[in-house]
Amino acid sequence: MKGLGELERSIMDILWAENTPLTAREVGRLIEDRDLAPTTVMTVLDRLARKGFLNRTRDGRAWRYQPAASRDAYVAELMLEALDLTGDRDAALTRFARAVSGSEAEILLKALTELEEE
Amino acid sequence: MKGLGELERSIMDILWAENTPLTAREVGRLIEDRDLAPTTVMTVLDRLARKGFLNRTRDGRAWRYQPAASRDAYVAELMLEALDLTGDRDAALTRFARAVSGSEAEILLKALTELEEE
DNA sequence: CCACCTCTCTACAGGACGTAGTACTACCCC
DNA sequence: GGGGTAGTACTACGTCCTGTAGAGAGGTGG
Repeated sequence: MKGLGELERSIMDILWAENTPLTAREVGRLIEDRDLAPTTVMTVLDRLARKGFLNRTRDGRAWRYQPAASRDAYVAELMLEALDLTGDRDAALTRFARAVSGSEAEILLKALTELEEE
Repeated sequence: MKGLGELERSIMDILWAENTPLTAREVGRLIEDRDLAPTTVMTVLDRLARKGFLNRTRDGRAWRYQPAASRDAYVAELMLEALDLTGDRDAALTRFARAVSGSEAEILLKALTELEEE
């Protein structure tokens, strides 16, 4: 899957935050801090769509972009991918479990026990 | 932290597999599949050390390289890093918990409950 | 002294990413 | 209907990372 660049991530963040598909112009307006040319935003949106991170649909002449997956799904996938790098998944998972902070450990625990109950 | 390239990862894999520090020459001998120049191996080892993935100590004129952290620690860190990308850690964790397969869920669960008991 | 090992330094090509210009088309307002 | 505007597609360029490796320097063993 591969990670995203910084600008790519900023743009994904914007699209993940909005829950409605945006046009390049709208995205550009939401990135105020950086003074980017409109074409820059379009190029990045295009690349993101090409990489499968975004879906786009026509809206008149413009495209509307929308994340192909939720940010959580993306993050979870990244985590699984990291996990795949190890030869010993169990050891890595154990290590991970020890590394998450207390409150997060509880979240995990809760999700896992709910899983079992189903 | 950032991910590793393919050759970098192969070399880390070799060093993670051995539990003794190796010289560039030794690493080179262990990568048989690719026909790499010795300097290539040295360059990559050097970069890995510079990035903090390897520690090196002198052995006569040669350096001996050894992983700075275990593979599990590396993987766990990558997972935490992925987790940091989200705004909603809980949602991502829940999602992750649901995504791991059954036996792995148990490993996680075990590690987490052991944590609580301590 | 010579061959050789190992090191350090430097280099270069290819790909990803940030950034943007150009050229073309469709549309709206006056 | 003509010009500004918005939007698209295509192309481009610099930079950084990575894979790959050569050149040169300085010991080391025979």
